[in-house]
Amino acid sequence: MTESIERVLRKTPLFANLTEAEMRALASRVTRKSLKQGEQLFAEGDSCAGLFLVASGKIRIFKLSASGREQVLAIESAGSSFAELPVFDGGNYPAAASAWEDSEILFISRKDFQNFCREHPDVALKVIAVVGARLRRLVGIIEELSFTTVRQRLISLLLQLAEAEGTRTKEGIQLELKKSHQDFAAELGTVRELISRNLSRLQAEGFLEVEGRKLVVKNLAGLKSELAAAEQS
Amino acid sequence: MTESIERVLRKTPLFANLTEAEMRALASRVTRKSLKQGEQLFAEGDSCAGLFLVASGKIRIFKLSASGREQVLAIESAGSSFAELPVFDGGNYPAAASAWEDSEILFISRKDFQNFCREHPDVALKVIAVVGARLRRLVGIIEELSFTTVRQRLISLLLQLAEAEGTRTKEGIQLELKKSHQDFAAELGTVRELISRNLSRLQAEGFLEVEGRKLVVKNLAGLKSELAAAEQS
DNA sequence: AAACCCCAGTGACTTTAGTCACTGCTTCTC
DNA sequence: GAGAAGCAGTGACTAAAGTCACTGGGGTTT
Repeated sequence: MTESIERVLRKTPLFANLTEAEMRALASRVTRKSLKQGEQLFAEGDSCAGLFLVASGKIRIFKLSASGREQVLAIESAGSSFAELPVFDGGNYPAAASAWEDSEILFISRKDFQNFCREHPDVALKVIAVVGARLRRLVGIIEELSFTTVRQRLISLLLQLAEAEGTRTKEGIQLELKKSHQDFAAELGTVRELISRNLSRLQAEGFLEVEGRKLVVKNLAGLKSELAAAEQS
Repeated sequence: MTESIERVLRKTPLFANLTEAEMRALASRVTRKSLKQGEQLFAEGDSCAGLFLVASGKIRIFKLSASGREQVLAIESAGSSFAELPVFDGGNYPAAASAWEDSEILFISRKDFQNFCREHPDVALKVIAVVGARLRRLVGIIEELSFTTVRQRLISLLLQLAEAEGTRTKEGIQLELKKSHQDFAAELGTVRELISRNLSRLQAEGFLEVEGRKLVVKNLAGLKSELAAAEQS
């Protein structure tokens, strides 16, 4: 059990290069927790208890609007940490977190983590790197929300998925949507219906073949050039 | 001259509590630069030369779209630092920076700043705090872009301005817009025309009195309740 | 099998955002 | 003082986003 915790720590950039002894010391302070898909870990505004690491599965960080709409800020998978920030600045969580898949996570209390940082100043530099990456991603989201349409965002999400988990067949790149339209909408900052309609439209235009959650990208190059064309206008 | 540099350093959270000697050492490594309003400091994608501090004036950090639209990410004023991140992670600037007003800035090269951090580990903690605050602001921008309308964002900008620099008269809170509609549009992530129209509409609805760049908020409570009402829907 | 829930699709519509083109007002410059 | 440049206002329009209401298909539950 403890060995497995150490393996997770080693996969996590924040703690990747600690000595065996340090690792063991840290591992003894870590709590383990499992989450079922959809289960909420904390809500926006909750006061910060500590730092989380993802051992397996995926955790979704998101904002919830008063009217019930969601905007995903990040999806952290195994080896990622999250909620580093409130640990340092003492503020509340700026967004909510819930399990995107069944997940296992590790928890380090604020106090323990702060003490650890004090003894290991180079961890602070790692935190900066991690937070920096996060910041760049947020800037990317802002750019997308401000400059692009839902259609473009959907296309670029599909391209990502095709890249990451598509299987090449003779009809095109096949992939399975593992989530509901609702979930994709939250990722792109829009509503269910627009996902549905835009998928239909992309199919009508011959870029895709959609059947339920199975999806075949028939014209990858075409989709890419749709994005490129949009940049001009 | 050098004394003035030290005064700026002391106003900057990153370096606020250094000793006299440390301050002098750092000051000797700092370069000073003036910018006229509108002058560009660096562009998105430029490779990162170092860290900047604002001595006076205001610096605008923004994204530029392919079609020429701008989205402001932050406006940093005296005492703020910016571009800390690329200094650490070695990446390029994720956004562009230009002077929002005539400004004086200080510059510390990447190398000097890194060395300085190595000698003063507590500065790294300060960096985390500063970056954390920035991250929270970005999350706020995402929230606004994703959940609110231009009208709401404009109202909330006006309320901020009224709070910060409005003068109370018997007709309402008077304030002067120091920037063009274009500039406000960039702050809210929209276009010139929508600023113009929304201001007209707010005037027609009796919330404001607009005359050129002079503006009187006649119904502050009304504006506030417009925002609150929007949260419901 | 009936009742229920969740998800997807869609027609019809409203609202918001954005575009284009033009006017007119200042202010600056030569 | 004639032009040029920048800013603001607006009409007319298109397009994108979002809302509402309803249908129907699987599942699961009891």
